[in-house]
Amino acid sequence: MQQDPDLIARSANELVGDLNPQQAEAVQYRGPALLIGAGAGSGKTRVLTRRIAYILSQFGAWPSQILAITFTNKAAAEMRERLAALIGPVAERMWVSTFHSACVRILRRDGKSIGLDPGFSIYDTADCERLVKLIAADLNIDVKRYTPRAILSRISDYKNNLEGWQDKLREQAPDYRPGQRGYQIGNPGNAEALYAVVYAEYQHRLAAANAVDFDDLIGRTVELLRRDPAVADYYRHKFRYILVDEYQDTNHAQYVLVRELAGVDAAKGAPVPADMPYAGREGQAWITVVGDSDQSIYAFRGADIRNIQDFEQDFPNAKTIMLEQNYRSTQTILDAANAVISNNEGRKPKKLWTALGKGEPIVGYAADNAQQEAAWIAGEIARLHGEEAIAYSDMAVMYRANAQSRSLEEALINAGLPYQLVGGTRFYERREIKDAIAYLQAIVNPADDVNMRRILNVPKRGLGARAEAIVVGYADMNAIPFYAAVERLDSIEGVPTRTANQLRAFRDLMDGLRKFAADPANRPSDIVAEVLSKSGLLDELRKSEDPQDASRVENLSQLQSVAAEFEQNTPDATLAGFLETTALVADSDQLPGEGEDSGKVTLMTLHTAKGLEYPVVFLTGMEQGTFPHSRAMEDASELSEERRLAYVGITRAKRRLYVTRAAVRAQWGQANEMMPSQFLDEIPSDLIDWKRREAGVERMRANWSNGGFDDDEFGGWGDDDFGGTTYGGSTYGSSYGSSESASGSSYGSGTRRFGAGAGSRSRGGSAGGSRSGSAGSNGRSGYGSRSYGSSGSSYGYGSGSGSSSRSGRVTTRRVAPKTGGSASSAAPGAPRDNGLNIADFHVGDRITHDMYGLGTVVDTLDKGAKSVITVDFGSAGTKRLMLNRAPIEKL
DNA sequence: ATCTGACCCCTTTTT
DNA sequence: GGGGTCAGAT
Repeated sequence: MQQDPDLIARSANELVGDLNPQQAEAVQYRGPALLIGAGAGSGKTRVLTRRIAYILSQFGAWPSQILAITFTNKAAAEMRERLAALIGPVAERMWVSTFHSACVRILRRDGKSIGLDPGFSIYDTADCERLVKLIAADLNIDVKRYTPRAILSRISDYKNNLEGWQDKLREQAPDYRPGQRGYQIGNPGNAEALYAVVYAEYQHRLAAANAVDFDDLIGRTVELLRRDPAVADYYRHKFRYILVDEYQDTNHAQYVLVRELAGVDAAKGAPVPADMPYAGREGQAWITVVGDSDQSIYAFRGADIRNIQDFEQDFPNAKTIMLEQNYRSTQTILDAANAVISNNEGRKPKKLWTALGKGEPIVGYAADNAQQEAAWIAGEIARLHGEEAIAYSDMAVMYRANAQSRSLEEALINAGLPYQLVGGTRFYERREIKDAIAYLQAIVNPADDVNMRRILNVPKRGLGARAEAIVVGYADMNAIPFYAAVERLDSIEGVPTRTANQLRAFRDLMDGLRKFAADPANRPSDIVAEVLSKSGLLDELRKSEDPQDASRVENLSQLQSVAAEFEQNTPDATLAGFLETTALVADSDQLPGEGEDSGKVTLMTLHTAKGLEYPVVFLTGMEQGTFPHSRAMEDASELSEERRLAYVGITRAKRRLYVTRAAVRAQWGQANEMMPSQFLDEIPSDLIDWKRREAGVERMRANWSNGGFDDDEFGGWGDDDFGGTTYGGSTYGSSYGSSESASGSSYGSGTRRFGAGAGSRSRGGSAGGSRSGSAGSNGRSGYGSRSYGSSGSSYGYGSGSGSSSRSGRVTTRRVAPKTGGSASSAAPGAPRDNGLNIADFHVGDRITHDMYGLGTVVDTLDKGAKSVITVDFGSAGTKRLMLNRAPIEKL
């Protein structure tokens, strides 16, 4: 075995000596197909990097023979880093990248044989939507009935399943010729035919623009490998070891891509013996896939969980090794995760375990509304930081949907806590950035009609719809790209002089920019600067009076910095290369890498959180309809995916897990009453320490019977203002559907059970002292959110009792149908006046404050509505608070 | 051609 | 709360 000077050879013992037996076996396994079933926190990245090092040092493979696929650029960068540390600079010569960047690399090099020029554009979702809109307009499609999004999602499905447009067209609309002009499909009853036609036309125009979309990156690479045997041979000989991370999230096209690259089917006639010591130079490449079917959360994007489930049938002589020891979390957290995921049907049973010990209980909190939930979390973060010296960067707040981040952000800002938000509207999706990128794209690829037409009148230069239509007409007639028509504008008939002048100016602008970009002395950041100034983009924003435009100017200057940074890190940096990095960024790529401390609390969606870990994790919005998301609650398989998402969330936590919910959440203007998430119910109740079990609304409601709950916890609610009649009975009872709720013990008892439908197992209650058995069989109907405004489903409050309780802390009332716009302020959102009475407070009383936590009253000052109390919060200091405004509760 | 205001629908999750 | 679209005014 010849030794590579860049390779730090590692002995077998160095690579596996400190691993557990399963990990060691996975690192050393010799065979054509290996599936590593890696539970959350089981050290899979470690195993993967060690295995690569092992293949190099012990199998004698060359670095160039290795292809390692990860899901995000960040994961790839991290793996490269770890490999460099382990085996030296040789790591730089391996392909460690995402599916998408690997495919870009292949297509740039070899795409010619399927008609792709190396300078092709990569369209993001917004570009694709533009293209579909253009097509819909030309074909006279009603975009209300067939939204571009829906059409694109269908096209994406086709592509993920490798169904070509040719086949679709043949089946559904055989008379359509892509590119033909004047075809009016209108709005046929046959949606399939419409999809087929748009799909074909979409592909036709992508090809004409020398562009691909995200799905094409995979699909067209498969096409290339299948159509060009020389190219296929090249890569099959090149890559002898292929490793795929997050295999449970691969879609069919990616699955086929792996098979094609590995030459699994090409090698069929001559099966590889199972006992070969290494892959050798011919035949099937050796495949290692790593994944966890319980963490498959991308089915909505085409991921097919069967890829991992059927691995053993799909690949000859496949071997499976399971990693079940968790090195990340406490046993309490794992017990919760195991309990939740065990409600999914048809999964291979698997139990994570840890040697780390039981740890702290999970902390639960039920807030009245989203603002209060956020404020409580902010307070808890401040407390953990102050009292327990936990770094902000060790804490993360997670939620189901990006829209939930707003109230959390506001609370953190109010509390003066540093945070970073990951995801949401991405930098590269901002309008001004998209505009600038569109210029760059149009410079690199003048055939790119979508981007060229986008910038035609940005900034405004008097070239509106009319001018565009004239050029498009000429381009269509001559079957040339849009910009080619602009270049020939002198031969276009009937162009008004004014328009002609403007078009000429645009052409001169673009020609000038292209010349500038073509000069090798000008680097990407120079080109960005030139585009920003010459195009007038910057000037327009600078002149604007819209305050938002100031930050847009900032963003543009940041784009230039990004380009400069790219040059620093990339030898031979080209503009096309820069555009590629901007096209393929993921949300998680913004996160600081290992060992970097941002010093900030991290906010992100559960999807973005996959693969990450934090000592402290807050899972927020644990409500039916929020999480699981309302759109996913009816369908069993979608609900399973939500549950896997919950599993992912829980297992992100290393030491402490918080689960919080809001009893009322406003979603697009409407205040909705939210039931607790069924996933909360699936966590064994003795694992959760509820700091506040019921929201105010719920206490009031439960209070009518006052049976079985602890007066200390719900102090102040004992006197029964409401009588039993208002809240009793039918609507409430039917939603919880149990005879127990009539007896009053269910709601107040330590364990609450909402019915014993398929997924929800019944456990004996213990925390509250009273037993709650199976609560009947109303199945899922009891779950879900309830809109105040909607008739029929609201709770049985009489209009008279809709005012407030004596203390007035929570005002639950019907919200009038949205009229004057003040509906949401009338909703039980954070009230300005909390209605607390100074007479109820005395020196020595214990209270809690949403931000500062527990405190003792040290002084009271009666000034009527402006009463002030002074509270000692211990480590958080002594504060003077406006009694009726402060977010406090008397204990 | 462009600006304004009144609607409309809507929102999972993302490489 | 928000952005995108459309009609009507300038």
